[in-house]
Amino acid sequence: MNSTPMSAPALPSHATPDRRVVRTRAAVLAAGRGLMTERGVRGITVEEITKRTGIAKTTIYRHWKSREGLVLAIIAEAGAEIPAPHTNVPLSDIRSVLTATWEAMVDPIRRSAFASMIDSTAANPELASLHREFLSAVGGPLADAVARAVAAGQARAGLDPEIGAELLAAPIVVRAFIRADPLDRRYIDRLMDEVLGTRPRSEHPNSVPTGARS
Amino acid sequence: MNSTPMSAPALPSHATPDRRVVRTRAAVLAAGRGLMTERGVRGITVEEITKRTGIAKTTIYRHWKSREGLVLAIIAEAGAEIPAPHTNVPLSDIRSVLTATWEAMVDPIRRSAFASMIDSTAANPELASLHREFLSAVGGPLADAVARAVAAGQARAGLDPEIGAELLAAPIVVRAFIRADPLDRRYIDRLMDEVLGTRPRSEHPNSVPTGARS
DNA sequence: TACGATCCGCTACGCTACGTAGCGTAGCGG
DNA sequence: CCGCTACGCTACGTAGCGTAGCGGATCGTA
Repeated sequence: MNSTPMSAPALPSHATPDRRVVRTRAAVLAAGRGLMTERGVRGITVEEITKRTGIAKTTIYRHWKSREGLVLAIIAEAGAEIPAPHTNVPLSDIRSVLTATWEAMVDPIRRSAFASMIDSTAANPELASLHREFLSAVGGPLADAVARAVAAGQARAGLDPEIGAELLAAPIVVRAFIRADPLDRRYIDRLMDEVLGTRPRSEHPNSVPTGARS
Repeated sequence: MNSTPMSAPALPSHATPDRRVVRTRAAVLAAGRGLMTERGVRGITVEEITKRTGIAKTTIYRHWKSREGLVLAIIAEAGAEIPAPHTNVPLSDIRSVLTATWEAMVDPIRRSAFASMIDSTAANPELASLHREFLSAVGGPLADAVARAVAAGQARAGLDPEIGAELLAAPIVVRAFIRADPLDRRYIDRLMDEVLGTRPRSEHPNSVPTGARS
């Protein structure tokens, strides 16, 4: 419940934060982010970070008690950077979130980052909260856009935004992240039609869009 | 296109396989499987396998050109062991596949194995075929059960088995694998009702079950 | 400005694990 | 029985994690 112990321990919460601490952490995280985009998650190395920042390895271990904690912090920070589109056209907001999600999941680097995040939470339940934060950073804007679509009458009334977001995200996550299928915009459109009820197809109330319908 | 080069190279396909080769590979894979269930994927170590089997490290590297290839082979083999229930009650077959999937995804060891498999295919597209095989080993029986349900009139007519399987699996994968939610049997039931049309809810044609419906 | 607390850099380790080279031997199939 | 192949062994080289201990630098504050 208190601040995530593995990724950012021990700031004496009452006092003014020491400048050196903030500087060091920022530098390490920045270098880590760079390494991640350059070489992927497995390229994030404590020793490489010391080379780039000039910050001693021992100092890094004074801030994160393991490499894994550091990596998680870097990923979480990157996840917080996800854009939350908010135009006055909710449907296109939804579409862009879904598209961005697909693209992220197919991109080897972010794909790998997400996979190792899941892996970390498997072995280390302590990190579950960080994981949840990351997920809601993505799911939140989507649910929000769904809510706006409902309010604007562009989705069927009575649709719970959370559920709608889950229904939209799940098939896409499976296709993009699990199966590594290439981006299929038509699939996204059909999925939106189906879940949001934009085009209610009375013939097949529960029918489901495919990328390649025969 | 030829046999997966990273995991099992160079069997001269025409000749009779050398007994020594079969024996060695089987022993290594068996030890690897044991290590995986005992210590998880990251516990699979070439050196530990040599200790357990007496097979030299160099020999192992003659069969798999990297640790990653070996790990993938072990995981793929484990995935092929998934049971495909086939009773005369298709709906309960479906339910047991979905339940088993959820349980597998929540179990730290298999969860981690699956995550690292996805991670491997991110960096190494060469392994995509192995990955696909693994997925169809799970998705196949599910689609089969859906098809039998349709044929038996226990699911709405016209439902494409492949699509039905995807619709059933996706939300469960998201809840179990991505979000690490604990097993929720009621959610599975409601999802089945919804997708298979067991209880067609005319009021909300596209409505979706929740674990916690208010 | 002075001072105590804290943070930081440095050197030097130990440890695990991957992956390779080279050589001699044992077991295989024909 | 013979040639070929697989195997075991020793010995390396490399990378990367994580720790110990010390002295110096820097911060916030009196």
